[in-house]
Amino acid sequence: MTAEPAGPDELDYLSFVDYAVSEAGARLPEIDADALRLVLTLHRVTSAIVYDLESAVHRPRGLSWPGFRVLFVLWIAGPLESKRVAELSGMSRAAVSALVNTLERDGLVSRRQADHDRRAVQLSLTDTGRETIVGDYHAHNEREQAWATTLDPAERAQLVGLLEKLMAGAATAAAKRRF
Amino acid sequence: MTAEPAGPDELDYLSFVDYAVSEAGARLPEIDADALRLVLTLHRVTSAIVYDLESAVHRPRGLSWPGFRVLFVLWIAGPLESKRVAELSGMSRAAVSALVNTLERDGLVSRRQADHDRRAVQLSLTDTGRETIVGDYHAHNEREQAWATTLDPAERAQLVGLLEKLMAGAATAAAKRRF
DNA sequence: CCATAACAATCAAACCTTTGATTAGTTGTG
DNA sequence: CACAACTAATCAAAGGTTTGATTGTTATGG
Repeated sequence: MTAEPAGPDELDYLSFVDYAVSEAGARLPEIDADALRLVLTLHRVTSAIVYDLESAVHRPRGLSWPGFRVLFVLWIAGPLESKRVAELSGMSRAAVSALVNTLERDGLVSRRQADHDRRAVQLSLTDTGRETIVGDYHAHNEREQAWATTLDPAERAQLVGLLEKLMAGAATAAAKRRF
Repeated sequence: MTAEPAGPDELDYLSFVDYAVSEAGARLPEIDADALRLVLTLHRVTSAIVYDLESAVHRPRGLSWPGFRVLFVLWIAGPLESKRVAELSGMSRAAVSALVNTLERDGLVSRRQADHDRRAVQLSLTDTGRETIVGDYHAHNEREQAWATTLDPAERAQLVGLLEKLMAGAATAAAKRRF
């Protein structure tokens, strides 16, 4: 009464994947249903984790998810040109520029002209920015642990390995990448 | 000369993960570096795939990634109340409402009042919407295949299994979820 | 040495997202 | 039956994203 192939009325966010794979496969037999399942599952798991982290950790502390990513990159690889922040965080240069307006207004990041190239802008964390990202990242990591402990260490390593392989394949293939 | 632990100047989107894990682990020994690596890798791989699909497949055909997701849900589980679309696509009801303004303007989706509840709105694909999503999904799936073929069938199954386990753990744990 | 191409950042317009009100309709209970 | 509690959708304000144009600076080849 519950393990039946659910009809469209009993679906939820989780079971939608199975339903979509069987429906799409039945309607378009030429597609690769395994690839559909892989990408759909990957997207849903990642979205759930990001939603959890953003709403439970970052928003309550006054940061957006993109804001967190920029502060994290600056904290790890610190002071950097705007262009490098875009590369390392996976955002466009325009998005970094717009986002830094907010972070600068909030006193977390400062801009200054680079010495060697007057076109470039050097971004640094302010003292407040550094305190913010350290505290924020502690809370972030606790939540990451909560997610990660669902898997035992061997499974975690396996998952990371498979994801890295997937990513490496993309570099080889002609995937459209920002960098 | 290349496999050295890269300094901040030689980093790129891919190698940033290793650098971040070692830097964060060194600065904050109390954190769980494995969990950091897992979430960071998962997010970067997924973002790369979504960016590829959106920019190579959907935008050129006039759809945004969120627009694609809504059309896909309606195509698979078709006509649905707005609330159900939000649940199945993982968006907020407000986001669906705003997005459907665009999709309706473009003639892909139609709204009508539900019979059984005058508050509810029933969403359906128009004929154009159905043609659009079928053609679009064919192109989408070809790209999905290109990504998926990096892994052999056993690896793909393993990856999906690990992701499902991760997701199931979240339902159990107190992860903050939309649904 | 100077014109042209390349490049860094920002701007602009259009779109999507979030949270928190608001509006309208439904349901349950005394 | 009336009223309170709840629910569906939309609105509003603030923020973030994209692509493509613009502005200013640097590099290059004739």
